[in-house]
Amino acid sequence: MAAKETEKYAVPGLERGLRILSEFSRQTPTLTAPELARRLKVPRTTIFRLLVTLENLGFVERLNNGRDYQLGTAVLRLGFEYLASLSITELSRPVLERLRDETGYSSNLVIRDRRDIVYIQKVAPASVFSSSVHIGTRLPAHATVLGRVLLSHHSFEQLQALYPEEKLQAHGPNTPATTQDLYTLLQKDKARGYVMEEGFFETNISTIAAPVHDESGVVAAALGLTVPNLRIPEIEREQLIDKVKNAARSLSLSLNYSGA
Amino acid sequence: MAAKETEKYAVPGLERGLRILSEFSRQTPTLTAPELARRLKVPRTTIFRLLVTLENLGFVERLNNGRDYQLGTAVLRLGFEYLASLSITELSRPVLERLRDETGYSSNLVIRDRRDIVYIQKVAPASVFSSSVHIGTRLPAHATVLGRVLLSHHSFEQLQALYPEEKLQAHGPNTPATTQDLYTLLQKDKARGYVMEEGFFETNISTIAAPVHDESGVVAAALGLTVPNLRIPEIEREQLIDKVKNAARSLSLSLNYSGA
DNA sequence: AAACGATGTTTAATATATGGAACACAACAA
DNA sequence: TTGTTGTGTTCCATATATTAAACATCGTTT
Repeated sequence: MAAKETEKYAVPGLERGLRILSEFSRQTPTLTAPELARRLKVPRTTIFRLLVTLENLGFVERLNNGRDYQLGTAVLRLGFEYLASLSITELSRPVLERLRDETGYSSNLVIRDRRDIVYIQKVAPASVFSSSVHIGTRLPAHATVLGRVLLSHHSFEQLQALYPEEKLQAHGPNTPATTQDLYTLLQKDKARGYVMEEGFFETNISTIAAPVHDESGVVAAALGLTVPNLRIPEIEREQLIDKVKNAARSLSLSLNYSGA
Repeated sequence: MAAKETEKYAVPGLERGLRILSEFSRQTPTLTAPELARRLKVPRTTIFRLLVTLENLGFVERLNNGRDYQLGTAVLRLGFEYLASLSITELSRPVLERLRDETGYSSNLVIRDRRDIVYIQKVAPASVFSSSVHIGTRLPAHATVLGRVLLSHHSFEQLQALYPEEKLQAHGPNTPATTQDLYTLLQKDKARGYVMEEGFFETNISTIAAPVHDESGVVAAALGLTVPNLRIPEIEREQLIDKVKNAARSLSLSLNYSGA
């Protein structure tokens, strides 16, 4: 079975160490050694040794009391190096800046990581309100406009592999209920070539998004415009959609997408 | 020796795996297995196994040719979202705590608001004396060590815009008298990369401070160490300066400063 | 084409990382 | 006080991760 194949060359120390790092989150910014041992079901002693190693490398830091651990800055360095290694991150900036300047709205670029969308670039207008979205923010793909763009070219089989469960996690009244429903939605999205929803994920936030294709034709990212209104004024709508589609196309071209 | 102590509880698999991840950078976004073996001086076979593990977990991805590896989206899963959402105030705390623990002195972070410096973070050693400085405290930038750090990258024109008057307000005998004098001082401070003064603003208080740069390279804050003595013991001096500079550098890195 | 070195992958002997057991020391309760 | 529970740290037998060796492919060079 695949599981055994996967285990074949595994390095348990590495795997567990990375799982420790993944346990930290906004909800649990600090963790103790025994807590980690319980969560990961790994012996106390081993956790201790893993933490010593992680601390020496700067991936975790001990708080002053010596008991609580929190993430170290080495994690940030890795993350930023990853973002920098994606050429799309840099290439998108001028495109997003132009879109923002032309529309006056926040423009974002997101990629998909499993079932999440991850913001990798964001340019906001100089406004009073700072949104809760930063680079690195994650949101569920199936329940967001940007996620639908990223999933729109998936086959039903691919989608099922990603969402094997019966009922999809609901986020608001408009979330598709099942994988089948999601697929139906995505087919329309794909045919349309862009996605627009008013108050889809959060009410009071409307989004227009379009896919960015890379050299191989794959959907590499989704480019979106965030409009902080419940509805987009009728007059602007067509124009905004065009601008978003053009921005996405322009970015695709700089990624050597040959067009469809 | 410390080296052996450090190795005592090491988990080689984890250490090497994280080293692999850390080898990727803006300059070298892709690496091959043999290249990594050479760099880390680890046997080919071991690198192979580590890479298989990292790939299974999504921390590295093979490029289409199957030879080159690059960082994978999973690195953003290591709590990056959480860390990236923190402001400089929060990010500075562990850095300042460590500096305090290593030196036994008060460590502060200040930003500039026009002609004032403002304390935004402060960690003090458990001592009897509580200093008069709190978070929120304002002091004149031109007359303080921390202020000089914050102003050190200003051009003469910018400085003049901030201090248009003939004579600067004096605070003690060492305050620069004119904007020109201040600028001369700042040029030296900038070249040196840190500022140390003994009894500069208040007698009996000596300060060492270094600049914190943000992503765009701008001096975003000044990180300082407050020594409650008229003079800093000769023996400690070099060491303290290094520690302050390292703390400032570490915080700069957390802010995605790419280094100069 | 043949010979070579560099690399991807597998196997197996052995060096060593692992985790159970033990100790030290808290904090807290009775 | 004394006992108890949870924790930080150390030690050591052994299960297992590591790596040398071998094999399989590749791309180059002659």
